Parts: sequence; structure tokens; C-alpha cells
Amino acid sequence: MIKRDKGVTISQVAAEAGVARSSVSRAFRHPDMLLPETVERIMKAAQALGYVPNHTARALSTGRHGNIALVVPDIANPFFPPLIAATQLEADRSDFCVFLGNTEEKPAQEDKLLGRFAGQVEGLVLASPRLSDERILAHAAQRPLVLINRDIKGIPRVLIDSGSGVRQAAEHLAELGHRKIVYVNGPHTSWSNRERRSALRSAARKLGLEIVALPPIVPTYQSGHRTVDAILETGATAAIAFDDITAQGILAGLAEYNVAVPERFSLIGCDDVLGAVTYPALTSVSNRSAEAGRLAVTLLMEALQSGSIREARYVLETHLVVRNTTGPAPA
Amino acid sequence: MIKRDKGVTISQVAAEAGVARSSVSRAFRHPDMLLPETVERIMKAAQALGYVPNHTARALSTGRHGNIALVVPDIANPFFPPLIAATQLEADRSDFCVFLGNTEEKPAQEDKLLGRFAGQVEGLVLASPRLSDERILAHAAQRPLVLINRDIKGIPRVLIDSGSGVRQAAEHLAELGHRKIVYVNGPHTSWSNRERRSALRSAARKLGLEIVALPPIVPTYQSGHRTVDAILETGATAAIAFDDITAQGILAGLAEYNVAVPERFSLIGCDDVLGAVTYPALTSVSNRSAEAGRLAVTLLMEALQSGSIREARYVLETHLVVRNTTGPAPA
DNA sequence: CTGTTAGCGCGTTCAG
DNA sequence: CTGAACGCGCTAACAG
Repeated sequence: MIKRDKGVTISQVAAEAGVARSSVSRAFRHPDMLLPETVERIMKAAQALGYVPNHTARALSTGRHGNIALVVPDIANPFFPPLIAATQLEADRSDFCVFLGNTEEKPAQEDKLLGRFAGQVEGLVLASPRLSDERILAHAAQRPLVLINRDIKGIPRVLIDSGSGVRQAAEHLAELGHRKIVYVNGPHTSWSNRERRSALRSAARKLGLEIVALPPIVPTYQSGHRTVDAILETGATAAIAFDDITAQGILAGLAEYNVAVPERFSLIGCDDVLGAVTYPALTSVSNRSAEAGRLAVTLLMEALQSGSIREARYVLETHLVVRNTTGPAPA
Repeated sequence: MIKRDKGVTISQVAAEAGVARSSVSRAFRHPDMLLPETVERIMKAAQALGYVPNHTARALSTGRHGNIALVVPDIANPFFPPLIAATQLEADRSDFCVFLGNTEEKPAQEDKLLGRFAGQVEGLVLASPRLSDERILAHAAQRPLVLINRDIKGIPRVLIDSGSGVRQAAEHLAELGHRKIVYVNGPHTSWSNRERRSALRSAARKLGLEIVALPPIVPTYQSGHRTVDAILETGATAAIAFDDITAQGILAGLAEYNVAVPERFSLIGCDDVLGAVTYPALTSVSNRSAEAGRLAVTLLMEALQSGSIREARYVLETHLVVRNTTGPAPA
């Protein structure tokens, strides 16, 4: 049992300060239980020795490790970094550290990571899971768990309602005279994708638009690019893509076919993660990912404090951000 | 001391299987020390009770927690997500979990996070630190620490040599007839920035180019955008920006002034994180961030296994990716 | 090969 | 207000 840990322990501090170990512990956790003078002496000794409370030992003793885990399907998708950053910032406010898990869009990897994290965190935030309801419920039964962009009854969840934005997108296209619109599906396990598709379907019905849905894809630039042939074959004059990254691939593909955007074809993305960097600047549905991350952590902290998980379902509405990839339908 | 943990412990499994606790421990950690038959019986009991080894207790006992931490200055900067993903993937191969820290480019936050993580990880990867050498050395003395993009003697480090790519950039511009070039500095605490600037300076000397360096900025789209006035005032015909994000801001700013790129002005970024999504597509210096992340973890794992940190300094070379923001100098 | 026995470092009773 | 003693769950010596 060799340890290279310098490990200044509570006992050493106690010896240095001439008190019992428990007093040292108290000096840190319940300073008001000791004489101010004693506390000061202990603190001084701790400083001198460079004592740092051992997180692990404390966790074993208290059952609280001060960590949470955040699991996302794809860090490289620009939708997530702001969410991750916000999550961390909010966790930090409660002095929690966060484990990050990247599942590469694979349900199995998601399951594995949740299992690995479960043993060392107090709670979990699961963003845009691709896992089945059953598995998620199983994990939620083990530890407090908050969902982002997945609607499972009984589990606290924060939902970014892209439906509202997609509805606006449909109206926008209808006003511009488009009659037939392609929807490029994202992962079929994605709640957001289902929301967007169904919002589009119902809006289309009201507006008298025809919707053609393309098969599910993993949302990447490449996937979007590959889907251009299928889009053009439909004869539609506009498309709404599952997300901006996919839309970006589509935009590139259209350019290669010399299909002018928005003159001959209109395109709308979702999540608005590209800002105005594409050319033409992409019309998109806004995202509120940072807020979602922050809110999820807040809910999780509440659950940890109260010790009980209360039913909660927060919905963040979105809207359409009109830029330059949408225009009147070609004659 | 209330625990809601279902906590099936090793003792319960031992009782169920009719063996000693240590045997249960062995069944998991050193199965070859027990009779296969015994192992099987124990495993069956563990399954039945739903036993899961307690990570924390194990860590306390062994001093090994199976976690590492990765600290980056800005998750939202597209340079980092691939690095983060690669780091995780590589850590996962050794069954390690990773804590992620985002410092928002703030040295103080970096220092704080390193301190918070130190207590619960076996080693650290510190990418593009903004912290002083002294503080980094102090942390490295506590735990095995591997640096990415920071060259401190005595600490294992992986350096992405953007210098080689920047040299090519200078040559490229010289060939196109540019004589006066602006360098838009990144953070002055950034090692990469110093590398790029000095590589550019020395290349310029050889090529007979004049370099004008702008004051350090935090590398963001906004910062780049704000710097356009200063760039144009210099009368230079081309600029090399600290990174792509900054370059993107500059590009937008130039467009607003109706300065045609590359006809009237040439622009080169660094890190090549934007692919061909800007318009015109940005000429940039390649990055090898994913490889750097992977390599850093490999080094860290070696250090953890051997128990000693050996001097190591890996350099990954880069090259110029020519796209459409560079052209002949205006007459 | 297996059971017994100490701790790992800390938080928290329970007496003083 | 303080010190002694126990236990968190597990691992690693040491016996047998």
C-alpha cells in the first residue's frame, strides 16, 4: 500500500495545533462550535502544514462527494459547449465539480457512462439523451437525475421548445409562397427531432403546406451534405433541417449544384449555433441551451438539498431568427 | 448521518455467498487469486443483490480514484471540443473518468479549479493555460500534470507547433506580393500566441516583410471585429490573426467597410476550426488538437503507471491550408 | 486458496 | 466547548 500522496492529514494538523482531530474537523465544518481563538490556532497550523481536506475521505464518511455529472451526445456539436459552460458555472456556485461524458450519439456509450459516473456523483444531468426511456428511468432510480430535451414523466426535465420556433418557420415560408417543404430528420431517438417534426406537421396542416420528411440521420455536416440529392429530388422549394450543422452541409451541397439560395431554394436550420457565419447567413430557430444547462443544475441542486425529487417540467420557448437563406418561392 | 444510498455493500455480498469480505473484494480485483468456482458463486450473489463497488471507498483505501481532470480556457472556442472529446475517449480506454474545467480565460479561475480538482484526481491535463509558470509548477508538484500548448521545462508537454504553419503563411503572403502584414495578437499569457508571433517575426525578417503587431486581445468574434479599424489604419495589405474566431470577426468587419477579400485585403487565421464555413472560405493554419489531447492522456497514463514523471516534450507540426481569403497584393 | 485484521482520512456521536 | 471512539466501504498485509 504505497502512497506518494504528501497527504497532510487532519491528525498532523491536530498535533501541530495541540488539539484533538475532531476539533480540526469542526474548525472547517462547524467553526461556530469552537472558540474563535481555537479556530484561529487550528487554521494557522493548517496553513503552515499546507493541509487540504481530503475530498475522498469526506465523501466516504458523509456520502456526499460534491460532484455531479453531465452527459451529452456530442461535444463537437456547437449546441452543447454553451450548455456545458453554463452547467459548470452554475455547479461551481454551489461548489460542485462536474464530470463530463461524451457519448458520440451512441446509446450504449451513454448507458455505460451513466453507470460509471453513478458511483461517484450525487446527481446527474443528462442532455439530449439517445437512450431508451426504460434505461433512463433505471438510472434515475439510482441517483437524482435531471433531463434536458427529453420528456419523461416523473423525471425533472428542462425542455427547449423548438416547436414554437419551427411553427414560426413554417409560417414564414408559407408567407413567402412556398407550398412544398422538406423536413430533414435528425436522430430518431431524439426528442427534439420528434418535437420539430410534429410541430412542422401540424403547422403545415393549418397552413395548407405539403411536408416531405427525409429519413433520420446523425446530424453532421457530412450527413447534411449527403442528403442534398434526396432533397432536390422531392421538387420542394424549401427545407427545414433538424439543426444548423446539418443545414450547413446542405447549404454547401446546394452551392455545389449551383442552386442559388435563397433565390431558387430556401433553407432554415435549428439551434442557431452558427450565428451569421454561413454564406448566405442562415435563417434558424433560436436555442436557449445555456439557460437550459443553468436551469437543470438549479433543479438538481434543489433535489439534492431537499433530498426528494419533485415533479418538474420547464419549457423554454424559441423563435425564428430570419437571416438570408429564406426568400420568396421561385415562380 | 442520513444516507439514502441503497448501498449494497461488500459485506452483504459476503454473507450471501458465505465467504469473507476480502474474498468478495478479490473476486472483483484479483479473480485469479480465487478458485473459479468461488468467484462464480460470489459474482452470482453480487448480481442477485445488485451490488456495485463503491468507487469512493476504494479510492480512500487505494489512493487511486480512477479520475483525471482536464482544464481548458474556453469550451466555446471550437479549438477545444475535439481536444476534449479525444481526451475523454483516450481516458476511457484506461477506464478513467474525466472532470472538465472551464476557466473562461481567467488565470484565477484556472488556479481555483486546479486546486479543487487536485483532491479527487490522479492526474491533470492542462490545455492552453493562462496561469503563471510558478503556479503551474506548484500544481505539478502536487499531482502528475501534463501540459498542452505550454512549454515549461520539467513538465511533460504536448506542443502544437503553429510556428511551422505560420512560417508557411508568411511565405504564402510574400509570394503573393504582400510587403506589410498585421499580426493580431491573442492573449499575452498564451504560449501559442508567443510562438505564432515570433515565428512570424523571424519569417518576416528572412522574407523582408514588415510586421505590425496589434495589442493583445481575448480571442473572440467581437474582439476581432473591434480590431478592424486598427488593422486598416496600419495600411497593411494582409493580416494574420491569432486564431480563426478572431479572423472571423475581422472578416465580418472588413465586409462592413466594403473591403473586398481577398482582392483588397488578405486574411489568414489559425487553428482551422471553421472549415470552409466562412465566406470567403478562410485560409488558415491547421490544428492538431485531437491528437494533442489523446497524446497528453497517453503521457499522463504512463506517468501514473510508472509512478514517475519523465521529461517529455512532444511537438506536433502544422501547415497552411490555403482557401479563399488570400490573394495577390493590391497594386 | 481463503479468512482475519488493520487501517485509508474524516465526520460525528457520546461522554466529559 | 473539547477529546475519545466508532464507522463509512473497501483493500492489502498477514496468517492459516
